[in-house]
This record gives sequence, C-alpha cells and structure tokens, in this order.
Amino acid sequence: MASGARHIQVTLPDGTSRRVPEATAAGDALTGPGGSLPREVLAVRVNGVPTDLATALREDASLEPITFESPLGKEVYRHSSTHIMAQAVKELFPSAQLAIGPAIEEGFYYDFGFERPFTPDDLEKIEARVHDIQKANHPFKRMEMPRQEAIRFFRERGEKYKVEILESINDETASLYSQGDFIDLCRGPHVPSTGRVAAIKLLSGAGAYWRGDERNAMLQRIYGTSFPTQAALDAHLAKLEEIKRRDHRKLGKELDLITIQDEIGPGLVLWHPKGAMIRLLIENFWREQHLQAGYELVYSPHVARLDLWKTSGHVDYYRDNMFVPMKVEASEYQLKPMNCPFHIMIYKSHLRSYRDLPIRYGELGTVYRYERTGVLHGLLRVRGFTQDDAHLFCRPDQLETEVSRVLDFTFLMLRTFGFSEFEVFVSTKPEKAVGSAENWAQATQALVAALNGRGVRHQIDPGEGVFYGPKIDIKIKDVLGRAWQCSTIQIDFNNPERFGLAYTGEDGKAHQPIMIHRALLGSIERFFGILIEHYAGAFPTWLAPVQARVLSITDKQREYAEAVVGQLRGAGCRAEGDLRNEKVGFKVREAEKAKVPYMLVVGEREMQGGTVSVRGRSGADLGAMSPAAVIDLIRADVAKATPARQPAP
RNA sequence: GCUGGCGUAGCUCAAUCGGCAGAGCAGCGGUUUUGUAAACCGCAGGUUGGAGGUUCGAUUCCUCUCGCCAGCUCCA
Repeated sequence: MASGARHIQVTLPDGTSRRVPEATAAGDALTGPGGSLPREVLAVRVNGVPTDLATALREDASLEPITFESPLGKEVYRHSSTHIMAQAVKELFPSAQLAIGPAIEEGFYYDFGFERPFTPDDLEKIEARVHDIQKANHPFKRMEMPRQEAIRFFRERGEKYKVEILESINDETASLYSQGDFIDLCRGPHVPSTGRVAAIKLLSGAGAYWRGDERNAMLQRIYGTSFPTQAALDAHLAKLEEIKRRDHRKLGKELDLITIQDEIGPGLVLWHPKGAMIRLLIENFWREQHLQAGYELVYSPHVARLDLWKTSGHVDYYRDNMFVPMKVEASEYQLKPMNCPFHIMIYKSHLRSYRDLPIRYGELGTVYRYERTGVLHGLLRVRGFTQDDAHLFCRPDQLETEVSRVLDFTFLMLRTFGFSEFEVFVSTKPEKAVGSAENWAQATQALVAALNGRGVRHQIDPGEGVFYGPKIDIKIKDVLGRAWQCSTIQIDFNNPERFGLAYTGEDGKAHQPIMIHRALLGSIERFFGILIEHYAGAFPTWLAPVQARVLSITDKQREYAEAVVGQLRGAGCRAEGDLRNEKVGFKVREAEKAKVPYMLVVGEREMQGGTVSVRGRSGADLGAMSPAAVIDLIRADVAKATPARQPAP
C-alpha cells in the first residue's frame, strides 16, 4: 500500500477533528486544506509536546497552536531570537564559541566563549547584523543525528561548550537547528523562519561563568529582548526607562531621604530628616497596629555574648552572614544578626502557663549582617537594617488560629501601604531539617489550612523550607508589576528545643511551645526602598514628609503665610513655608520636584479673603479655600489611606 | 567573593595625544517684589576616591587599595 494513502486523525482545540494525510506538516494540519495559518502562530503543541510547525505528523494527534500570548510562545519566540543573535555574533566574530542561549523572563541571552568583553560598539554592529538576518528570512530547519555524530560535528567546529553539553546528556539522539549557514545544538521548537521575529533589541553585555560556577571560564553574555511588534518593544523599553526613573537610589538622593556614604561604610544607611519622617510615620502606624493586634512591644540590645548565638545555633549555621565577634573583657560579643534569641530570653524569664499563651513579642529590631560586597544594592540589600520582627509562642492547638491572624494582619499592613496584589508560597520540609516528620507535616498542614481558611491562593514550594521549619512567604507586586518578597511567617522547631522553652500545661507537666517568627514589612530599609519605587517618590498624603507647602507671592504676605503654616501645624499637619524672594513659578517648580501633595499659594487676594489657593501635586487647580478646609482635605486623605487606624481615644 | 565598567566642585557632567582642571544647577552677595514647573548680575567653590610608581610634567599611563554600577540560578 502506498504510504500517501494513509491518513491520520488530528483534533483541534475547539474539539473538532479532521483526517489529514500522514506526514502533513503540523502547521498545515492546524488549518486544513486551503487555509492559511495566522502569523501569530509560532509553533504547535502536538499531544502536548511543543513542536515546529514544519514537523511532519506521523500519528493521530491533538494540536494546539502556540502564540506569543502564552509563556511558552514567548519562550519559543525569544529562543529563536537568541539564535538569530548568535548567528550575527558568529558572522562578525567567527572565533566566538557558542555556549548556551536560553529565553528568560523578559527576553533572552546568549553566552559566548570570547577573548574579550563585547563593547557597546560591538552590540550595535551585532544588532545591525541581526536585522539583516531577520530580513533574509532564513527558515529554521531541524535535523536529528546520533549523539556521537553530533559530538564529532561540534568538535570539528571547535565548539567545545556544545561538546561538553552533548557529553553530559543521556539522549542518544541530538537535535540541531540551522538557519542560513548557522547551526546550533538545540531542543527547539523554533518559529518557522528568522523573519518571524519582528523586533529585537540587544540590551547589554556582561560576564557570566560557564554553568554559573566561578571556577569555570568566564563567558561573555549578551542580553536582549524581542517582541512581535515594534510598538510592544518600545513599550517594554519605556518600562525599563520608567524603572530607571523610579530607582530608589536616585530618588532617595534627589528627595533628600537617605544616603549611603563611603565614609560610613557600604550597606549602612543614613536617614535624613525627610526619610526619617517617613520612617517615623511607618513605625508609628506599625506600633499602633501591633498594640491593637495583641502584641507586646519589646526592645533588645545590639550586641550580646557570643555564647547566646552558640545556643541559638547561629554560630553553626549563620556564621558566614555575621560580623566577626568583638572581644570585651574576658568574653566575646556578637553584633546581632537576628532578634529571636532576645525574645526567647524574655519568654524564659518566667515560668509560663498554658493560660499565658499565645505570647506575641514584637520589635523593630535593628540587626547587622555581613553581606558580600557584590550583593549590596541601595536600600534593598544592606548590612544594617531594622526588621519589623515578632515572635509568637503558642500551643499546638493555637497554631492555625495564630497563623490566620498573622495573615490577616499582613494583608492589612500591605494594603495600607498601597499594595493589592500578592503571590503566596508555602515552603515544605527540605532534606536537611530538624524536627520530626510528623511535626513538619502538622505545621505545614496548619499553614495551608490557615491560607485556605482565608481563601488565599498559594503555591507549594516543595523542599524549600528553612531547616528549622516550614514557612509562608508573601510577595507583593508594585505598580510596575515587579514582585518583591517582604513578609514571611516561619514555624521554628529548632529554637524551642535549643533553649529548652516550656510552658506548664493543664496537666501540670512541662510542654514545648511552638514558636513562629514573622515579619510583615521585612526590613524597614528594604520596604522603604520598595515604597519609593512604588510611588515614584510621590508618597501619599499620610506618608508625605511634607503634606503642604505655603508659597508666598511677595514679601507682603510673609506674616499671613507664616500664620497659615502655624494653623496647619497646630492641627497636626506637616506644613512648611517657602517665603523666599523668588517668583511663584520657581517655588511651584521646587515644590513639584519635592513631590509635596499640596501647594498653598498666598498672594494679595488670598490674604484679603483669608484663603489659600490650592494646587495639587502634578498641577491640579483645587481653587481657593480656607486653611481649615485644607486641614480637612489632608485629614480626609489620611483617613482614606489608613482605614485600619482607629481614632485616638 | 569573581568578571567587566566607573570614580573630577554639594549635584549632573566636560577636559583632544601626558602639558595651567571647566560648565550648568545648588550655595553666598547684590538687583528684582514677582500669580502656578527655572528672573538678572557677580562671588566663591577642587589634595581629580586613597596610597605608591613611571615622567621634566599625571585627571590622563602602571601597581595596589577603597567604593559604586552591571552581571555571575533560570539546563542545548
């Protein structure tokens, strides 16, 4: 029987199915005879397996088109993009060796063995060549060969990294893709041809170790990104610009909030008055809320005997992240990397009854950790920072309720600071862990139950827990959609054991309490950095270090302007005056740059009428009103932003 | 820590091949009394991150050091 006579059955996503001749290309099978495939379709899932559109079908299959809209589609698209870039590099720099070139979150990169770093100049040339290759519209062709043959092939071409990769894989068949004269080892799939990638931009070059190991050779990495339209690429580049514009290191300096100075030391933050004011507001809110939530606030010292950290296990498990101990009299003292031992010692200062539990100790505790110089980053990664820390001690039967309460509390805090999207992760028992399997199972169960009880969607990270217990991590998403991990809720089986924590139960016997570490904002420094970027420095009224600035038009309004400032301050508003001998346009400009929420212009008219002309941040004209009305405006803003706040008694 | 780039006035940035270190803004003094994003004139401001070296001469070249920035997990 002639093979052409054989037909196979294909099923489409809409449930319809049709018969096509065997060996029909997957892409053609998707449309049926006479149909033409939409350009958005880049590849196709054949029985779930991502496949080139050109691949000949051999058996019955369900087909599903892959477009850029899906994460898989983006991966295919950018993976093809990086091959195009690699071709351009090989054409311009034939001695460059191909290492790896995957798609990543928002683009792609390719690592090359090359004798020197690529310069911005090189990138420009490479990008120009990339455009030529796109225009040439070379088809991506797949071929398969036995692994040994592929090894020989790449060895002859001097591609030692490809040989290494091939030697490390188990499959006996290797797949190669070619476009034009370029051939690369690749699993695929790819878009049909180089012309299908519309807009590519090379972003930066950087060094990267072969297989991420610093003992290996340094490769030269080129990052890039690509999109199906120039408009989408431009939008992405605009977003990168926006991220730069919001950089908290830049805004922190411009708005005179914080500095990190060489003379002080890397990773150590100076809070200037305006930054300190915002911190004070955050901390005041934090303390109020904790007292309402049934926490007791404590303080602990910045150093303690090294022995304490031996008991806690930090010397064994955390030494790499600790400053070296200092010798004082006959003993050694350690700058604190964590607050927990102190809270534990407060717990231990009395005998505790089951009736006392839960006990919740909270502290804005400043800790010092030795971070390697290469990882320091503005406020986001520092060496001295203040954790909004708390340790809860409870009975096993209270665990789930306590976790639920902490969850509610966390979301309330984060929402108040303007975050409304969250990603929640539960990390379970890692291989090396303390505590019995059933303790872990029980505690993990309690975490999951608390999340489910609150209807919080979450993902499980198997084996990602800390050695001392399971945890919940919460990431917030900022206005640009970037995720930041701040909150964490961790069960600890280790410290109650090490410190011999106990409470007396109903039965008169000693029992071990369960301990929960939790931080809502994480570190005040880091959270502040995130807040600066989230708000682009334009803090909402309740957090703005200056809520209103009074701008006088001439010297004649000096006294009146001062009186307005006094009235606002008397009502608890943070107001200041700009009475300088300058034009009002200049004063407005400066107030705008300082991102003051309300500008109150006072001239002859306002002085006569006992009013101020209110200009909102970014130009809104709110008209003339009395200072009392401005106070109401500010109070309404504050009340709206902090619904959790109870009126003071 | 490793690789690469960078470090000049308070800030943002110039300075050709190794040849007297400069501008704008900010600051200070004066003029101007001003209506919603920059009035005008003038003055002052520096051990070019630090130490050493090469040179008649170093911001520039070399070595060391401190700091900053990017990258260093995402499997062809």
